[in-house]
Amino acid sequence: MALSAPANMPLCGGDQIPVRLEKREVPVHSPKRVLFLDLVLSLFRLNGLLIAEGDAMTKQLGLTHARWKVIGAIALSSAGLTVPGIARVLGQSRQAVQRITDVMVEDGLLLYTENPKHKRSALVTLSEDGKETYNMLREVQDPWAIENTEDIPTEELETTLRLVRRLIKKFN
Amino acid sequence: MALSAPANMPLCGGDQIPVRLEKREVPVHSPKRVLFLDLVLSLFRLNGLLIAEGDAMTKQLGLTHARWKVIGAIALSSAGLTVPGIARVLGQSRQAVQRITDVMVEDGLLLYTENPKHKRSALVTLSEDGKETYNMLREVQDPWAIENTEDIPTEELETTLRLVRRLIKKFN
DNA sequence: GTGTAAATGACAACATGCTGACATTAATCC
DNA sequence: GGATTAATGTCAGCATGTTGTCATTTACAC
Repeated sequence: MALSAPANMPLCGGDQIPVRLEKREVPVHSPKRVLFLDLVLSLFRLNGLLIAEGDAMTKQLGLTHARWKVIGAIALSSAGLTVPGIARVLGQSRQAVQRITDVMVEDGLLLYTENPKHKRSALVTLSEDGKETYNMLREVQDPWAIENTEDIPTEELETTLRLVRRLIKKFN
Repeated sequence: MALSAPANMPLCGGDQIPVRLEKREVPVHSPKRVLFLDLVLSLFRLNGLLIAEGDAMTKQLGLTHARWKVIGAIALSSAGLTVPGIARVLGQSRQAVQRITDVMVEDGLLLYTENPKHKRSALVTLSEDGKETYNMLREVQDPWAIENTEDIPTEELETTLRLVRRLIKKFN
């Protein structure tokens, strides 16, 4: 992706002249509306950066973000997932997930296993290769997660996760 | 997108049988690493839901998420943006933004205006049509932002925004 | 100034994601 | 049980996004 912007820069490009359709010095103490829209824009940006991080991290494993997202969703699920279930967890269309999982089954990373609760909709599980890949994924992902949170208080992470889930519930 | 999952469901599909590669009852009080990975997965999901929200909201305006993101980034910038600048704000590649802005200039929503600071890299600005579109966008976006934050304390929004920006800075 | 590195525009190839449509299966209501 | 509604698999068309590459311009170190 190759990004290199000043980081807390939701409102300026850093190298341009004023246009100013709206005044917005936002750091703190701005109305909730502005705060929220800023948050949304920042979330878009963080989303892109997280995908870039993951891709860089998993390049050596031959994974792409579409793939490690699926593997991660399956591995973190405690109950087994169908294709539409993965799509719901990832906030994507079931068709997009179906295409990825089809290829990953062909590649031997995933298996479609019988679903006792649904004749047509198979459970998507990790094959032996898939589990091995997941373990290698963990080997890079865990240190990354630890490293990037060591200076962040647990309470802030919890507050953020709670808010994010609250928003997810709203938009579901 | 058509999503309808139980909302705080990072770990189960809701309609499957156990697979359990890893135990993870997460609601609170889990190690930071797990908390963080949960947050990342939730952010992916929220990202998808926010895009779906925006698309539904702007359908009548003939906008797509690629377009309202660009319009939003330009409108919220206080200093004017170049194509690579928009890409940095949105966490995308400059090529993807270039393609969208080229089409939007053709469609009369944007203008490339001379950049005194850079001979080749034009500033992207809203045309009259673009400003009108942005105003219509605001008319649906503002009530949406207000409505979705009325039950959320400002402090939580600020904490979350601060954390998100902190992560952006890390991954930049 | 000069040379080197970085940023930018342009193009191509490819991966990913969405919507719409249709048929089939599952769930629900009566 | 039967009918209706919802969920799922499948396919097609299209929009979006990424990487790679190359030429040009800008920025920077010396």
